[in-house]
Amino acid sequence: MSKNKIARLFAVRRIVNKYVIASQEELLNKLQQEGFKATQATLSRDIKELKIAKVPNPETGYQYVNPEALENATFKNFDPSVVGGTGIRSLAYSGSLAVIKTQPGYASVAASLVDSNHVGDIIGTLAGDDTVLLVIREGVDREFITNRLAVIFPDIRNLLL
Amino acid sequence: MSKNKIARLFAVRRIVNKYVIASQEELLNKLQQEGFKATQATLSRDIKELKIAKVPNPETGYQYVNPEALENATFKNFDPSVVGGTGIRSLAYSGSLAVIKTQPGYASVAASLVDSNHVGDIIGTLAGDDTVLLVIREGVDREFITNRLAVIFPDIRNLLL
DNA sequence: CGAACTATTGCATAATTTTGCACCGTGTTT
DNA sequence: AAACACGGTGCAAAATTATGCAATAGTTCG
Repeated sequence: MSKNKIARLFAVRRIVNKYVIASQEELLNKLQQEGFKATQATLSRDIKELKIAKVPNPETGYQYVNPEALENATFKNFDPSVVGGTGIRSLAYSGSLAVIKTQPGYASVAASLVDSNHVGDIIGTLAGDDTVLLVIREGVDREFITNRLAVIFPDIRNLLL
Repeated sequence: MSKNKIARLFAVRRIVNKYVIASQEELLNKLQQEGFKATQATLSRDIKELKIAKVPNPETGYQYVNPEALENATFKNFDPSVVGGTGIRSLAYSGSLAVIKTQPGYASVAASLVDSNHVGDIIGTLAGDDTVLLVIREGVDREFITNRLAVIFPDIRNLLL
């Protein structure tokens, strides 16, 4: 396997994880911005090799996602407004971390909700009993993260510390 | 929603569950065998509505899968050449933190592996269910950390996001 | 080194999927 | 009853994705 290909495959995974990519053309653009040289045909093969799936996404039409993201996915159409309160008490940022405080016992629920929503720029979550730690990709705007979280927890903006 | 459509949507889900469907044409055939009357265009819309994903499948090329099926069997065991057998799924950095995602339940195993290897520049680890947070000493090079982790998880470099 | 293989990729094209538009059927309002 | 609103669908075209083939780069073996 050529060095070039290996590097490109990594980049594809990273980009798919970080951005909402709706088409191979779009992925191609991102790759070219990073200096990679390839064609859509090659990406089609890369995607097949990496087992990256194309899934419908209500907001953007479609989205490519890495296989390990799918394994955890609960694609159940979860509507928090139906469930009532989400147990969230506050949201605060520090550096590239966000901390969500919840009602006691609700942290893991909140964390898995975040996980299953595939926010690419949240690279990991850790839940205690009443606290969820979110690790955010460097350089990502907090406002953007808040917006994404607001999709999951509609009232979270009111709880921003 | 017309009665027809409802029945068809259920049938689509059932068929996708039961057979390995590689294209919408194929799905259309199955539906027609059951007496449904539709066109491929309609199926494209149904698939979008049902959030059925198109994923690469080593045997048949591609396969449509129901969203909740993704949680369970189908993808649990994907190509080890892409992923590897340590339960590790990805590694990402942000600031002085590293996040390792694992198969569900593997996080504490991974964390104790890291702990027992005494990487001095990893000043602490925290494990959830499928996420390990590594706190890294300030100023330490990520490449160095990755190298040390690669001793424990040989293929982790392939999983760097 | 050179021949023989193998892997990778672009190009062109085929195959597949998505979508704009028009139309139809059903239910609702005036 | 006529006019209207709306979801659902087919048709055809656009958009996107997959792939056969040939050229090139990289590897292995004698």
